Amino acid sequence: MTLPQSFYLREDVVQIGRDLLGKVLCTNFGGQVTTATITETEAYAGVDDKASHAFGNRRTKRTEPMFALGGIAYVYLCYGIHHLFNVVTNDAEVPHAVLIRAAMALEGLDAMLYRRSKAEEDDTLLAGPGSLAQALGIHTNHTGTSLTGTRIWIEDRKTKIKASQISAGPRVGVDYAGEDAARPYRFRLQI
DNA sequence: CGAATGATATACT
DNA sequence: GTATATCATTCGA
Repeated sequence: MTLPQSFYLREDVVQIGRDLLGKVLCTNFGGQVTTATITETEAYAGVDDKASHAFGNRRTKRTEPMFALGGIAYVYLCYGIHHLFNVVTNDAEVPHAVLIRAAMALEGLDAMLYRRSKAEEDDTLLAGPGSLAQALGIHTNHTGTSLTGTRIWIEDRKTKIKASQISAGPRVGVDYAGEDAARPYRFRLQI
């Protein structure tokens, strides 16, 4: 089943990040459906988090989707090359989000391989936020897309996750965020 | 290890 | 309006 909007409206963005592990991220663009099990996430706790674009209530045209009501996508082009896919959570005016960093391919493998210019599946297909978004066909013009609609959504397939399979750790690639970079907001699913 | 690459934020004229 | 620094990264040596 598709996760209801209420899933995204809970207050604890870190908990949502943890809950997203094992859920299935689905996209449907141009009739091509691709699905993948989420294996790595990072929480971005809004105004209190230097690593977030919305730190200090910095509100711009780009970050606007994060200030909207939870349950939509926030897609951002990083380093001019990579599309990063985030899930916006919490109430309106609260810029919390969860970055999806990695996943495991399920359906639509051919389309993912084509988008990534690969002949066969390998362990880099969905490794890293930029690669993941590219494989699923997510583009910056999908920012603001509802996650309860028909283009991008997340399903709960009742995959059982044991607590021992989840590991938390410091986030990566956000060294500029100073001490906030060390916060254990990164979650991985052990395979 | 280092270059690529472009939208965006910010500081100017 | 124009200029420039910066970036939640990846890929190829």
